[in-house]
Amino acid sequence: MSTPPRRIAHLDMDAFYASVDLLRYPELRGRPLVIGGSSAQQPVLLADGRRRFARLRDYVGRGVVTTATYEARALGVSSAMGIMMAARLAPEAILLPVDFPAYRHYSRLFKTAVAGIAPDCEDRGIDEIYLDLSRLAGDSRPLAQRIKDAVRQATGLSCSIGVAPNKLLAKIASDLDKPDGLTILGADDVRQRIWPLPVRKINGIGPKASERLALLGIERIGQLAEADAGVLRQHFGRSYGAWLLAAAKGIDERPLITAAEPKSVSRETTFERDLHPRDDRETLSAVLVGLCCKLADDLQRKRCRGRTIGVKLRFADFRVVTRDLTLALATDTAAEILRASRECLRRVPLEQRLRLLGVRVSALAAAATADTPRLPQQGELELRERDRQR
DNA sequence: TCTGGGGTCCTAGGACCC
DNA sequence: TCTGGGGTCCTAGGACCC
Repeated sequence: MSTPPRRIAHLDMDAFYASVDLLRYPELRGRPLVIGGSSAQQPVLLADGRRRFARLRDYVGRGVVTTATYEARALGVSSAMGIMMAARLAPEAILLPVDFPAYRHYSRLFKTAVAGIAPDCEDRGIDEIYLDLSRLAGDSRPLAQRIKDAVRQATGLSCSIGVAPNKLLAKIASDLDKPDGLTILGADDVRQRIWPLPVRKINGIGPKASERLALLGIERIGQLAEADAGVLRQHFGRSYGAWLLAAAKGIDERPLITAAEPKSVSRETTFERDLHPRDDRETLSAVLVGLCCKLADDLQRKRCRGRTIGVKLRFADFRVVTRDLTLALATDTAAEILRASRECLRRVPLEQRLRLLGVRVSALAAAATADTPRLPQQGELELRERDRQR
């Protein structure tokens, strides 16, 4: 008996944060709307019952655009863009601050609705999932439509779905017809539908890799698929070079990861103005304590502890430095995280002004088992045994 | 265009072990 | 005195993703 061909769906909520906010403020529908900015203003309720919203042009600060509605995107605004920059493109656009509790609520709603139809699910963050439809009955299109309908029913929100033989193609497919899209892609469609796209559309090719590919004259996925394996290996290393070629050909055997434990927890903050390591020492110290307390809270809530504590600094010129320290025993207390963080900071030469400070805890283990010091690994033991016998 | 915050994975060198 | 061949852990940095 042969295994049936894989049928993987990628579901992506359309302009998720902005769409959730539009449920609460329907009067903003159809207008350019941007979500983001930590110091963005909440809407003000006026005496006549209407609301006054902040405009992009009034924003001052270091925030970036988290989500923009399609109306705002039409004006050139895109996510990760500085809000000050976005304000130049769309000064009259409405600006709302992020509201994570609301997004998490709608995230749970849509994921629960989808699980009722397709339970094999890989979580890819707050607004994205992969689904394995291989073992479900019915053709892909009506099945995907049922999932879209269920999401809308549960949340009032639209999503885009791509169905393909693997995760890589499903991800590209879900983006082909956004918003409210439904795209079915077979292996035969790669040449026609995928190859004309820019390499950047491949999940895993970012700004750096696409820039270096462009230097080799490779801008489209089709060009990458026909590139010389040796040349790619030479420029990108053995592993990434081989992966680039396979990805361009639409080859991807990765399974869905349906259960995963967190590997690290972190907290970081960008200051409203750059801080001087000595002149602003007290402010910095207070920020560090605050980050460690939040981190300890996060760990305790997740019921886990970590052995490796690290700090992250971003200087005024955007240079990033990290230092970390591994403890003998895992911890979840603010005092120990703080002590280790301070030790890490002592190893950083502090000459420039600081833009960001962060603290991370990794090498996590469930709190129940975290008391046990690290034991030699399987391979290590076998190796020692073998050596003793020699 | 003065560029957030939360993550994952990969690479690479040195220490250390057998 | 010089010769090895793994293996893991730790640390630092970087690319990428949502």
